Amino acid sequence: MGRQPCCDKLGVKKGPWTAEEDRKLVNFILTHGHCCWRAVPKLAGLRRCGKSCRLRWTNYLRPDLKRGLLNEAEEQLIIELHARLGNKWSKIAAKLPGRTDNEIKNHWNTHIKKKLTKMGIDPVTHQPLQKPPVAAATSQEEAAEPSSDAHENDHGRQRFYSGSDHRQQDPPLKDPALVDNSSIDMEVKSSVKDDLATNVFWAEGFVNENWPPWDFLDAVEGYGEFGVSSTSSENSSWLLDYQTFSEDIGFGDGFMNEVDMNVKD
DNA sequence: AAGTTCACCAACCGCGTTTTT
DNA sequence: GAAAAACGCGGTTGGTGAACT
Repeated sequence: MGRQPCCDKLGVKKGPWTAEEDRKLVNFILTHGHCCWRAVPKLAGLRRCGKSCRLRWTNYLRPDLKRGLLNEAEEQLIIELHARLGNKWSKIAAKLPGRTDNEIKNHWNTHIKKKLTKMGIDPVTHQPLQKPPVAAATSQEEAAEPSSDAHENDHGRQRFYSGSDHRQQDPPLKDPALVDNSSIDMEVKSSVKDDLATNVFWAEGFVNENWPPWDFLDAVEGYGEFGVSSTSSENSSWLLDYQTFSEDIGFGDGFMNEVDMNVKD
């Protein structure tokens, strides 16, 4: 005998999530955690399959998510990691606190790919693009070698690749999954720092005796290093997002006032 | 102003892996 | 150990708003 089915396919809702569904899912997970996703929709009173709930939570409702556009440092890190890991979006996302694999994948496909192509870099191989007509006549071995023309693009490349080509020239990494972030991380972390206030939002605004249901602060690697951000308007821009968000999912004004107090303190 | 195309992103689908019975 | 379902990941699609003609 195998497992029980996670949900009967009949009567399972699809398509965009409503604010009411979001509220139910958030309330349920805040109270109970997600022991197993198959049970979540039933217990939360949702007509969704567990898979859909998991996706909605991880990609949109999770408390440690950053919201808003990826900044330049994050973009650069994604490019570096993609050069090493390929389309391993979940592994790349693991190196970018608060970002989801889906978000990174979307950003890659809609922005970074084009950017690299425009710069004459193949977004798949991270090598300079070949010149089609003349280069096509050359052998594959030659094509694999960067041409002198291609090197003309290197000044642009170096901006993204820190001056070396990890795929072709560098010795294999000790552990590809454990990219040394020491240099690039500092910049990313500084940008992430302000968004850590979102954690405070959850940890202090949402917290109750059942929260956190799992040790999510530990799960968000390195977040504990940072304090609450300052009170500058720039740094509190996240608050506006969350204000809208909290209204969308029906948490109301009082809740956000409390968060605001926590940030200002 | 209306129609069309483009860009973005949330959500779905399918498949390989892991877990449970 | 085998079978079956859950889980997690990566690819793809479809809806929506913006930009363009």
